[in-house]
Amino acid sequence: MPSAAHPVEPSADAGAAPAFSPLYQQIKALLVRSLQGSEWRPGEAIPSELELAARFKVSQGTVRKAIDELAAEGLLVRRQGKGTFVATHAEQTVQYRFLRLAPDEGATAPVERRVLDCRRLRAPAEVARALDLKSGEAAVLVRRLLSAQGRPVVLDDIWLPGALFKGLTAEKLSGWRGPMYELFESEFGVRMIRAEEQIRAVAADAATAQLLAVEPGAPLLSVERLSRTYGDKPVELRRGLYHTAQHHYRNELS
Amino acid sequence: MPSAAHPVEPSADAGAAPAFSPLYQQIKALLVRSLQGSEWRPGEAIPSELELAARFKVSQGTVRKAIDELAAEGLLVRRQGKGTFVATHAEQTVQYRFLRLAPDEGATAPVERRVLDCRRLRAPAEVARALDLKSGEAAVLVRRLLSAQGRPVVLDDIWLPGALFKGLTAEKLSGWRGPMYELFESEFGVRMIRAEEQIRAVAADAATAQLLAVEPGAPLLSVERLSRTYGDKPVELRRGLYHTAQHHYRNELS
DNA sequence: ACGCATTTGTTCGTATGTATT
DNA sequence: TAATACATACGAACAAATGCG
Repeated sequence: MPSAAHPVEPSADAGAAPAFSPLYQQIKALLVRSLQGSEWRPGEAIPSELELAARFKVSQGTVRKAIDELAAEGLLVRRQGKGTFVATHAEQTVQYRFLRLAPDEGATAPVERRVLDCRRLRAPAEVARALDLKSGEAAVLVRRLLSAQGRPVVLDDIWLPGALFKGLTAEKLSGWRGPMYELFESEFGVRMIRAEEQIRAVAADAATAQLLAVEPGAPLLSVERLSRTYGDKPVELRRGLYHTAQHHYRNELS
Repeated sequence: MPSAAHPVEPSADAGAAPAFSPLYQQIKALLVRSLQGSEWRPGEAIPSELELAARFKVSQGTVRKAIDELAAEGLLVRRQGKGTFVATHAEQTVQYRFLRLAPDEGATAPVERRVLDCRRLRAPAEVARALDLKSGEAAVLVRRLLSAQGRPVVLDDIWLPGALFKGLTAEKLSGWRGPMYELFESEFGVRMIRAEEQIRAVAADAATAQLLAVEPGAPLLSVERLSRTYGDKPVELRRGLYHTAQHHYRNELS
């Protein structure tokens, strides 16, 4: 068995990865493919390392390294003794994976959600550009309000590609218990795996002020999020306005 | 050679790690110790994997895993063919490791810095609490202004433990080219390795407004940072006020 | 300009430990 | 208790990048 450390020949199962990348990177790309193609769904276990090693004809260690990176990127979750699972926005234990807002004091109380609006319309230019839509293509706009202890804290405007979210209605959103991204996973097969945020301080306009129960002109945190799914494809543009009197956005640097 | 996977006996070089942790975790703790004790300084190379393996009497792979984690945490930097180096706030090439502010358009132009104040005084209660100081202990307060394209953007109030920063003066700060954290490393042996930030939107008070050249009451981003060194010891409390009209705070979620 | 030694990076194989069911 | 799956640890070999003579 001499050809251990050579790149695999682009023969049978040639993947999307450039042929001259390390084996484990190629395996990683193949795994992402299977995730993308819903071979394994969020929350499910993927095959064991040994099974995958057999399937791809590589050693367990190589599969391990591929999985290690996917786990580090948050696509997979390892659980000793149980298996390796596809990451999901469900459970995710403590809280919403992407929500970085925390109360200044006390534990993160559960938030109440109210859907203010949910409509289909043509994507404005800026939204179309961000979501890689053709100009004039359909988009869904969701507007919602998050409250903690009865006080409004977050006003979200959420833009989604219309083609991916056929049948998304205010009723469906309101009826859903649990994170919205969980609904997107289970109902529309869209999985948010990564996002970039741009944060600014802005002054509340009159309409916003009323919704968030603050004075017009009050400082608000503006959080613009572009969420991506597999292959870095953008699938959500979100603009949140956070009232940060009793809450803050937390971040860790390293 | 039967005793491969057993925890090392707490004999010769017993470390800080609990005796029942994986070998590579123990090695990791020993490496952190050496970093903490300045056996290797920022920017320097640590011994090669084989040397370390010999020193600790473990396999290269075990050292590798320890180094892998330290690299993932940002304490070390690996460079193929050259060695593994102690992370530093110097070079760090592109930009300041911890500064997340980016211009809305264009590349990150270099910022001009102006030190407004640098004085020693007793730490206020809140600062003392955050920095683990006894109440009334000495602290250094630095106030500075960052500008981009001639326009002020960031006003920083920086609190440091007086005991660690003896001899820090406005002159020393002003004379320094390069990141402030680089000065802290080289001059005071204090290395910031991790930080937590709490972000809010606030209204500019009169004094701040003048310094940042905005209207009083204008919305500003308030960024409170607690920086830590080895062993999670807090060594800096910083409060920055960012003018986010032409800039934003960027963040990545995953 | 070439080649060699060094150092990290990749890959395999094997055995054993530990958590879960 | 046994089987399964991930976690740890060892050893060995070759690849790729770097720096030096």
